[in-house]
Amino acid sequence: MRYSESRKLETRHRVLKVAARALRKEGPEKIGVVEVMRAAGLTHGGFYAHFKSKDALLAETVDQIFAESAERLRRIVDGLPPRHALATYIDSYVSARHRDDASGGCPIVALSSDLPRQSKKFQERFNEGVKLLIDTLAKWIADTGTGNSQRLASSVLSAMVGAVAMARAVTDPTLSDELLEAARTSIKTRLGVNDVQLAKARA
Amino acid sequence: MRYSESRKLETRHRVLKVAARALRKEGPEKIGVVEVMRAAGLTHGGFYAHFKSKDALLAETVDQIFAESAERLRRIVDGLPPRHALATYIDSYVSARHRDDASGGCPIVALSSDLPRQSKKFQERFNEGVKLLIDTLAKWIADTGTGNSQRLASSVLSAMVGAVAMARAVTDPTLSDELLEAARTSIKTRLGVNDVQLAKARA
DNA sequence: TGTACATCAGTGAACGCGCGTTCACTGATGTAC
DNA sequence: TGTACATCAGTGAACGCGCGTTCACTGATGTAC
Repeated sequence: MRYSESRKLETRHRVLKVAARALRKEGPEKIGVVEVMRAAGLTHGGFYAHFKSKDALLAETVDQIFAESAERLRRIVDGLPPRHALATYIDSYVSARHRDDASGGCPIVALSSDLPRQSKKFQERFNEGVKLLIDTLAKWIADTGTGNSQRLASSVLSAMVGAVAMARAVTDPTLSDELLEAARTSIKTRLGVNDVQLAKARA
Repeated sequence: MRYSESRKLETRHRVLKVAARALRKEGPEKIGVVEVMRAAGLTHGGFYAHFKSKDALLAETVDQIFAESAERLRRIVDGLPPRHALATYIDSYVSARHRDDASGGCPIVALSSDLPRQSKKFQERFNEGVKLLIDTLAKWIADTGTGNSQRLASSVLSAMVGAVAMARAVTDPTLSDELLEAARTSIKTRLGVNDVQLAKARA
């Protein structure tokens, strides 16, 4: 059954969107071609009309995830001045909601442990995504007038990543909440945005 | 071939030590029974004389890793006063050496992404290990006279974990070093131990 | 406008490999006498 | 002290399942005339 021109691209995009969630939820080893294709409403045989291999899919999925994350970030802070943007982003990142939504969350938290074991392509695209995110944060930080914004952005982001990663890893709910709360406060204090009146998150 | 009484325990311990490295290096999905047994100088069939299943091995390996880490921590800071202990631990943790030695490093960094997908036993033991580590840090912090040491310990540890995790995940070496350096400085500053004259790490 | 043919996204059975697990067997050591 | 027997850690072949990949086939749509 041959379909219209654009249909192949739509299908491909649908597969990538499904894969983006599955990759964060199940990790690069457990995510399966059969399962992803079924979730996209197809059978597994057709997979190879779109991707050279599972590894190729994974590498492209990394781009997809970072693109989705960047888009979400844009939506959340849209129109806010730098200090509000920072505070809002930190609050939405270091949150119980983010902790509980791995499949829709930040790829750095979901995939960092797996990275050293992935293909070069996968790692490179991941690296690009991370750099872009750091740059975005650094720009906001620079706009608030704090010195050495790149360094600050790096260490702030890594603290955010660590907090959500640990909050997910720990089974004790009290400890998990405490981890988030402590990290959120300390990061915002460090950036001098702990006093910012929050705009409602628009995620 | 039946061997002496203690030999079984020795073998079991050898397997656990091998598994402890392999688990951190390869992750819970890629680590293999055949490979671990071979590295311990045995054939795979004998595995089930020691462990009920691969999952059972993984759960016990978590304990093994946290025990090794705790032992190493003790060795590193042995005899140092609290502020020196803190500074030394942070320096050895948030370091290029730790980043480059996943198989001998902190299990939180190596395994956090995989945790939500592991067995209950695995998660519980992991949780215990994390708690113990936070308590140790909290004790040192309390001894330096800083308030709310539990909270501070949580957020400091999560920042350390995030820094090493990201430094490992990123392919760009400059960015990786920068991440470590920025995190290390900021964490030590926050704890007021950035000025501490370092004892030589004895790891 | 209508007809014949070509294309190729998608189907579903089958293949092959890796890996966790099982099992019959071995033989060194411990125990009973 | 010496002999016969029992034990069971460890061996290695085999099994079975899941999963990535292949492949012959289908049939809706695009193109040529």
